[in-house]
Amino acid sequence: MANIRDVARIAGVSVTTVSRVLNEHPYVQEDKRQAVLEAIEESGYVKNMNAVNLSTGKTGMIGVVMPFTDHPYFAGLLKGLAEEARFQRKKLVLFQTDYEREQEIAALEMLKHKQIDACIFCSRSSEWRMIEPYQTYGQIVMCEEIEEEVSYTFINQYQVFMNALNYLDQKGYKRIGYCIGRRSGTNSQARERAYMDFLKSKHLPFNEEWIFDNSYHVQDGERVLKEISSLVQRPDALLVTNDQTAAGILIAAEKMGFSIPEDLGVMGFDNHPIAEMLSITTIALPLEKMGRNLFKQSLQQNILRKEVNVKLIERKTI
Amino acid sequence: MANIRDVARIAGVSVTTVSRVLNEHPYVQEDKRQAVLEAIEESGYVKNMNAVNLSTGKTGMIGVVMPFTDHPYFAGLLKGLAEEARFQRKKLVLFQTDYEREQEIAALEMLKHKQIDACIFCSRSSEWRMIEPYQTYGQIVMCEEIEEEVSYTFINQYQVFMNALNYLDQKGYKRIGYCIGRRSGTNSQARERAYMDFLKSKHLPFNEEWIFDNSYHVQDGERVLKEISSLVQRPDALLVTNDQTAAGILIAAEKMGFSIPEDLGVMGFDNHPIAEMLSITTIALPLEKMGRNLFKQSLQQNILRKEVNVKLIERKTI
DNA sequence: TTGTACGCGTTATCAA
DNA sequence: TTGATAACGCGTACAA
Repeated sequence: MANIRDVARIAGVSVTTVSRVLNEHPYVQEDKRQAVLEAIEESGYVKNMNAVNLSTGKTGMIGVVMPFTDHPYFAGLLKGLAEEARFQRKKLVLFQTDYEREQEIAALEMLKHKQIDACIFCSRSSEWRMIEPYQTYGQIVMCEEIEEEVSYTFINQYQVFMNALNYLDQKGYKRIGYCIGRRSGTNSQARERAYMDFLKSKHLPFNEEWIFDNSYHVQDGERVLKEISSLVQRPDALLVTNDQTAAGILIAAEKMGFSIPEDLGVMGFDNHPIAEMLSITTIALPLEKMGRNLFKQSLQQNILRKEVNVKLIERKTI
Repeated sequence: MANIRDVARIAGVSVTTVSRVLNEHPYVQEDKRQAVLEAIEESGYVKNMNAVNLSTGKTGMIGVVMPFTDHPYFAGLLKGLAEEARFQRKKLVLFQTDYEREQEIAALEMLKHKQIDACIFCSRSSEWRMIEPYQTYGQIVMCEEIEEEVSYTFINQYQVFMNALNYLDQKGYKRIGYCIGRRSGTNSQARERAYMDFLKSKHLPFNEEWIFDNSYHVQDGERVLKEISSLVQRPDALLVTNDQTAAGILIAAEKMGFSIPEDLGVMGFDNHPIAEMLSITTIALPLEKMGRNLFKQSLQQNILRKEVNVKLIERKTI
């Protein structure tokens, strides 16, 4: 397979000149340029990007870490990330981790080994102290509000959750619970703090049975509603941190004879199309915009923080 | 940043010996081995994979091309692909194409430039003649039955569709239509052929209005049902090539006062959890298994073809 | 405007 | 069992 030297020989010029033509640098005479182009054609020359990467110390690839891709929240982020990557002529290396630390570290190791130029964490299991040492190898970007020297794009989960709780309170709900993906994680904990503070401010009792974790998909909504129906003391409203689960609750409610919002108020998150179909009151998150911003941050040298805003969309489940 | 030569110098051995230790090759005395390990520790040496890639001509990264990831069909494939990639200690580079040829070519160009070792097409817009020339640069694997010299994993779409049509016929449906993602594409065309052949064998008329393309998501189901309700001559059953759209049809039917299966029989595809929740009769596709197999094929030198089987799951929408 | 020569960091070959 | 050295292929000072 022909390399740059072969091309240079055929064209009767130096490798520098070939390199100049290849990279559209100035200072190449038109006739030589043509000769190089012909030599490339003739030899079937193909650039070996590994050599370029070795020489330049960069690969043009950005790592993206997320637990799943088959969930609207992450799919939305990914869409924005992919759009911006394309715009910037960069490539994405996807690390679908299922929240396994080992996989997250694998991404960071690729950063260390110069296989990716930067790494974007859309969510994580690893503690920050595991991630932090890798910052010397390249830009690391987070999708959460975190008190560390790192770039991130975030939603003020505490405030959003608090606002949502107050909205439910204002609508007259007295026994509010919530569904969440996992209890751990910065975002989840901010929500839990908001929930606790809300309860305290309203002098309401905390009821562990009204928190439903592992809620990601439609089928989880069914599970949640079954659990609720078996409760002596039931919540009268639920903050559901994704529309899929909210939709599942509505579908299950139909089957189980619950009426929404009379028996149970439901507020979703994401504003996924299914929320519109089922008229679910929800909080719209600008996921694609976040994805694009995360990507931009991964290309910046300096540390930047960006908050994005959400929007309450009132429909019929509250 | 320390390189292999620095390590060699510190340890007082040659680079070859360091390389041996690094790659766990035999023929290294334990004391030298220890010296190397210490030198690595001391110098903070990190392997530069770009140099390895240049030297070996491989990167251990496999490209995956798919139009979207936020669709259960592709998410299912991706899950299997990611599992096997992990098992084989390879990395996935994701190309989310939105069915744009330009993006598909970008993946192939990375193959050409040795940035990925192989490329897996889960679906495509590009014609085969655009893809074929890239086979010289690495293994290309398709997820469709195609009459070319290439490895693929496939579902016999013609047969599956035909069986489904006959099942509907046997259940007494007389005016069968179908929903599909796009009309083009090998898989879609095989289905269309089956549909045409079925109509012919039953001496049924073809009705263009009973084919609904652009059906991917729940909201498409609502659109389809609205279109149907505006039809003078309505289908009495629909083969819906993904459960999302089927679910959308059911949800819309509820709102619009259609009764399923009485007014409209619905058969989904995929056996996604939502199909179980809504009791949708569907055809289960072994997506993860397909994904794993696609990945395995991408690592094989020789051309292999693998058919996978589907399973009809009878529930309540037929 | 062009060319020489070296650096990038590793693996592989072959002789010792 | 070890080491010297040649690839691998490109970018780029620096010299001309």
